[in-house]
Parts: sequence; C-alpha cells; structure tokens
Amino acid sequence: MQFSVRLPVATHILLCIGKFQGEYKTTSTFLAGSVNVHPVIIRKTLGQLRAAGLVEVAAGVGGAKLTKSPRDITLLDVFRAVEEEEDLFHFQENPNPQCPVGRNIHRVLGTRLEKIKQHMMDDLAGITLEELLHAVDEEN
Amino acid sequence: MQFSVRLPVATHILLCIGKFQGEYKTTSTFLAGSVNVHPVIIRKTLGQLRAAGLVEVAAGVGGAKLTKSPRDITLLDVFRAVEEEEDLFHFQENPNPQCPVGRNIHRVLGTRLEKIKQHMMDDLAGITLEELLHAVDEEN
DNA sequence: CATAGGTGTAATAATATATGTTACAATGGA
DNA sequence: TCCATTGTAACATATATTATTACACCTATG
Repeated sequence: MQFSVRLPVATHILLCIGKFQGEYKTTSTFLAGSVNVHPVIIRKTLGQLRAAGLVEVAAGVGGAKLTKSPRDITLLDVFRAVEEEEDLFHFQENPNPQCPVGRNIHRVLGTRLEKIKQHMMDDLAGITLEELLHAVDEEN
Repeated sequence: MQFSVRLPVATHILLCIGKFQGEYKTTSTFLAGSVNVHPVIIRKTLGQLRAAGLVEVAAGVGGAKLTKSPRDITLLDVFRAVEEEEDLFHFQENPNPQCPVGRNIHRVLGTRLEKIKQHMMDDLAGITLEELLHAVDEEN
C-alpha cells in the first residue's frame, strides 16, 4: 500500500513552475513533457493547486505561475491540495459491540494512528518548495 | 488515499487472541465475529502473522495463540507482517531526464519522503500490543 | 474579428488493488 | 471414522487510479 502519485506529480509541477517562471511558458503540455503524464492529468492537478490557492493559471493564453514565494509553500499545502482529508488507515466497519475488543478498537487504535498521521503532516509542513528548488539545483 | 484495513484488522485479531487466550478457542470464525469480516480474511491474515512469527495456529483443532508476550509485539511488527515493503508515495516513472527537475525529482523528493516513512515506522514501533490491551480494558 | 494555441471538464476506458465468497483438500483430536 | 477447523486457490465484486478522447470556452495576436 502506498499513496498515489499525486503528491509527487503536484510537487514536480510546482518545481517546474518555480524554476521556469519567466523563462518558459509552463503550459500543461510543457509540464506533461517533464513529468511524463498526459496533459489532462496536469490540468486536473493544476486545477487542484489553483483551488488551494497555490497557483494561478492563465485562461486562454496558457501557462501557470506561483501565487506565493516558494518559501511559503510547503509539502503539506501540496498534500492537502491533492489528497482527501481522511484517516491514515481504513477501519473495518461495524466491529462486534458485544466484544470488548470490537467495541473499543476504533477508539484505542484510532487515536494512536491519528497521532502518527499528525506527525506525518508536521513533517510535510517542514519541507518548503524553496528547499526543494535548491536541492534540484545541486544536480547531484 | 489511505492505507488498507489490514493493519487495523490484524491488530484487532492479535488483541482478541491476547485477551481471550485460555478463555476461548480463537478460531477464524470466532475472530471473524468480532472483527466483522469473512473468516477466510481472518485465515489469510493469520497466515501473514504466522509467517512473521507473531502467532501460532493449531492445524486441525483450530485456534491461535501469541508466540511472544504482548509487551514484545509492536504495531511495526504487525505493519510489516501485513504490508509490502515499499515507498510511502508512488513516483511517476520516467520523468524527463533533459529537464533539471525531471532528472532530480526522484532523488530530491524521494529521500525526504523516505525519512517521513521512517518516522512513521518509528512511531508504530513505539506502540505495543500490551499498551493496546490495557487501553481496551479501560472500556471508555 | 477570425484563428491558433491553450484551459476546464466530462465521459469513458484500462488497470490495479482491495475485499468478499465459494470450494475443497488436508489436519488432528474425539 | 467423523467433525470442526485450517490453508489455499479460484473467482467475483467493488473501488480507486491513471490514461485518453472529445469538445466548449477563453484570449492574445495577426
């Protein structure tokens, strides 16, 4: 089990926009060429990033740009833009309420797994687009 | 996107075995009744837990028991028993190597997401079956 | 003001993964 | 031998993901 390609793809898109801003017009076709996905996937993802207030897309003429400094965009922003707000783990519905384990499992496990998800969010919040742009430039 | 129900279900199974050991014979049908899944799912999961050395299952007669103290079983053990060893996030294959972002994204993002996964594993390793059994008994 | 290149979005398809179910040979105690 | 049970394969179903096609709409520009 792993998370979908959406966070990596969205991050890739933002890095390209940040890196090529002013230099190239970052259209969906241009971005699709770097990421290696269908341009429609790029447009859908850009739509999510736009809804989250991270980018502006030029209607008609085309191209996207960041609405804030890369310093102020974190992976948590990206994660929230492209992933549903939900529990980290899926719980089985309707465990047996007659069983002491069944009637407590969701509370007992759920609260602990919730904390783990919170740590993950905190970690994501600690990574900025700026840091990633610098790392990309190191070209190792 | 969320992880499958497997970790919660496997944990539920172990908690039942730990709680009812000696009291009831924890057959797949018995466990299925508490978890609310098909007995075959329980048997498959028990098979994974057995392969990981966490339980023993009595062939023929039926019933399962823990091979170690609940103090020595952590959620990381359970996670590893039922989930594939893989990256937290799925990466897009073949990003464009001509693009500075495309040829660096996997290294730059991958290493950082790898650390986040490691934190998750550390968190899971800090939760023991014993702690969960106590919490279940609190019946709140 | 027509056009070319671009976006937004719906519809559909293809694929993968997760979960549920049936079936049945094999096990081992009563 | 009989019976409850396990282990496992095969198949079915549901859901999520990703790819693709199609097309109406937008806007700078010749």
